[in-house]
Amino acid sequence: MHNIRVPAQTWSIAELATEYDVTLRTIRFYEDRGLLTPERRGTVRVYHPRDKVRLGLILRGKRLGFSLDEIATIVDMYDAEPGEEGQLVYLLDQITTRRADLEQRRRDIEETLHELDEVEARCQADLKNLRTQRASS
Amino acid sequence: MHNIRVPAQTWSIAELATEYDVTLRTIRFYEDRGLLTPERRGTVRVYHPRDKVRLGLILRGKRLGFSLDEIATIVDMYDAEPGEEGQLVYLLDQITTRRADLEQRRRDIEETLHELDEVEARCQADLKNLRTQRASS
DNA sequence: CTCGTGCTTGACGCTTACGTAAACGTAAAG
DNA sequence: CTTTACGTTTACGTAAGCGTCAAGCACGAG
Repeated sequence: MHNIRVPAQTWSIAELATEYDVTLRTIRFYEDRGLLTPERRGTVRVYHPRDKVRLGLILRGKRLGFSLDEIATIVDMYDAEPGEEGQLVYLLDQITTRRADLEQRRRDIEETLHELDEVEARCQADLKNLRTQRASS
Repeated sequence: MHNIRVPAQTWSIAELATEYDVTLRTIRFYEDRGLLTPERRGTVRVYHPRDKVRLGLILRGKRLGFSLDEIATIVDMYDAEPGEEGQLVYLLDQITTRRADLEQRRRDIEETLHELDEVEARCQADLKNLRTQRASS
């Protein structure tokens, strides 16, 4: 194994905010809610790769319309320690629930996309009508 | 054409609430926000098929995590009158925007589902380890 | 007439997810 | 030393999406 030296980069709160296009307030709020736990150097927050990944996951969860509470359970699944059997079984159950939820959403999206296609077709037709009528006047 | 007599059914607010599993308050709230416009017989609300369909669309929008404002623009697209050219062009633009949004969501969902698969696999493996260890003790 | 059932309109309350100051610390640059 | 940039906490404000009374009408059954 090569064991390449990764510099183990860190980020300031402002850097993360810029990169993900959120406000500092938002990032601190997520910390308040226990979703992020950056290192502290004195009073200053220092974000490690783990924190950055978590922020990414949180924001994706938001785009999907999950509440922060739901996001918390999801994100925590990602870096859960192996733990004991009860924990694992619970986790597997959560996964099943989440998956069902997401699949419902996917169906909703498919339906909506199809209906948008129809509405668009109708619009295009109406538009064409308008223009041919105008041309023949 | 057969021109089958459709009874043009109507519903009470409670019937709709039961069918879609929402509260009366919710339905009235949507009306307040201009999302529903039931007929009034005296003071009583009477819901026609159109209203019922709209409620269905609203709730699907909610499942998708859209705000009521966004849902309003979507739902209004469905029964928009042909209208004039400017309107149609605007509508087509809205459709494009909505579609982009939904496709982003779909990608987010796919990613999340895949990652859930991985987390699940890890869990299953951990569980297996635990059990074989226990068996060999 | 009275009761119960279902509907109505306010109006206040609550949670979520932040926005928006206010007031202060720290550290490098001019 | 002062300014500037960047960070901090505390705390009140707000918009969305309802929940939850309160108070009242309408109507059929008993």
